[in-house]
Amino acid sequence: MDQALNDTGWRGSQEGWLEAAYQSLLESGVDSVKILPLAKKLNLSRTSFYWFFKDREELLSALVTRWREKNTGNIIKQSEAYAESLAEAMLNVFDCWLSTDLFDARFEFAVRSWALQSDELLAEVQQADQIRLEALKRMFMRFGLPETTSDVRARTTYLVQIGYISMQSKEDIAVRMKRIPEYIAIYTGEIPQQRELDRFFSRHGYRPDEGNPR
Amino acid sequence: MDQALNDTGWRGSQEGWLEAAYQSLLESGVDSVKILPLAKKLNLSRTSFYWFFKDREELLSALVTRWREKNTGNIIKQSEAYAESLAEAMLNVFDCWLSTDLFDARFEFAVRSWALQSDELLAEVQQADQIRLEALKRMFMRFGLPETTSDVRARTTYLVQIGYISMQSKEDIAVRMKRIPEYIAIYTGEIPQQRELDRFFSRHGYRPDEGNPR
DNA sequence: TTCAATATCGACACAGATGTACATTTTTCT
DNA sequence: AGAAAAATGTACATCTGTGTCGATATTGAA
Repeated sequence: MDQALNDTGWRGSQEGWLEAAYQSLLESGVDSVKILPLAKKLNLSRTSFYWFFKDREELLSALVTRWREKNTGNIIKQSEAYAESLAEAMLNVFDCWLSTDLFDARFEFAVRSWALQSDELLAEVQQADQIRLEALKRMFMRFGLPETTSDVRARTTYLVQIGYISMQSKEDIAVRMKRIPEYIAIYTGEIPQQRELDRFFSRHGYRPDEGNPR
Repeated sequence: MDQALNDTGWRGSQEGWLEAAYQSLLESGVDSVKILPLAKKLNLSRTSFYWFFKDREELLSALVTRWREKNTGNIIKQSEAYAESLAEAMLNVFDCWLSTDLFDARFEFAVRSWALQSDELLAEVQQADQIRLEALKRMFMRFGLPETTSDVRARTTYLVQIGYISMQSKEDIAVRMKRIPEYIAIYTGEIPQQRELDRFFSRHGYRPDEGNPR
């Protein structure tokens, strides 16, 4: 039986092991990220792993780095994006919750669960939380809300999302989209303009009412 | 060296092993719940575990039962408690978030993390979520809010809390108390009465301004 | 006090995971 | 084609965990 080769001409690679580790982490948590099972999945000998990584620790570190680089940054970017109203600004942040490219929710949850057994990682996660919360708070303040209000609203926005992730629910995009205007109203105290919603829906390929695409 | 004896006159017991398992689950997640380490902690021979439990599986099931019995029920009870206003009703629910007797947040998080590696448990957790969300939704509807609004507000209330748990933050009660009125305002759209807040603070042994007790 | 139920312990067999040493194969470059 | 580099594989030593068996100790009650 032939092996799927990558562009280097070899079967394994640092990226290959890391990707397999990532999949396993998302599906079953850190403790499932073991070299032996990964080797089986990759159809490689267990020990050839050590050509790419010093040991299991190094693989896990690489996973954390991947998480940090992907999920930290986009929330900040979206919270700082141009918007004419607070509601529109909020919709920019919501892009993160609906696009895997901007924010990987399953990865986020797996990392948070992992943090339960590693104080070092817990500290990192908490630092990320703080940075993200501060960015959201600044967004509210930019639109003139007082500090305490901004703080609590930032928390609400962020925590609802973290909570949602933690429910691991697999809802239809349409179901989630229907709730968006209400969420915006609660978080911002403003009713979003129809054109703002339309712009939002359109960038996520969603058309209200119709039988939806993909 | 003598052993701490329980009331049966023996060193070990079903409860003893379960309690140790519970502690370990909370501190480091399911994968830390192993018989050998627990035995060490209890200063007992590993094998005497099997006198109380058939195997590790049975111990884990007992943990799930404990979780189900503790954390499911009180949210419903609090959401149905008597209240003159929606804000007061919300404060009743908030009792859960502040009292370990009503809702064990660390336990909740540990179980949710565990659900990542067990589809069976995931189904249970999701069922619990649904039941809790429905109870909260009924509460909003009791005060006359329309269905969709009630649904989204119930979600906001619940998800913020799940999100908070998931942050594993260890904040001072005083810090959390300061945010309460704002949260109530966001969730309910009503400003809570001072006397409602006072009643709430008092039942949690908190006095605003003063250097606080315990 | 003696007996049975309850609990504890040590020895054994086994499974799965880690990491090292070294031999072997495959690819790439000259 | 030949040599070096890159990747893979086999064998071994070790560690941590599970569960069973049978011997032993402890307790409470007859």
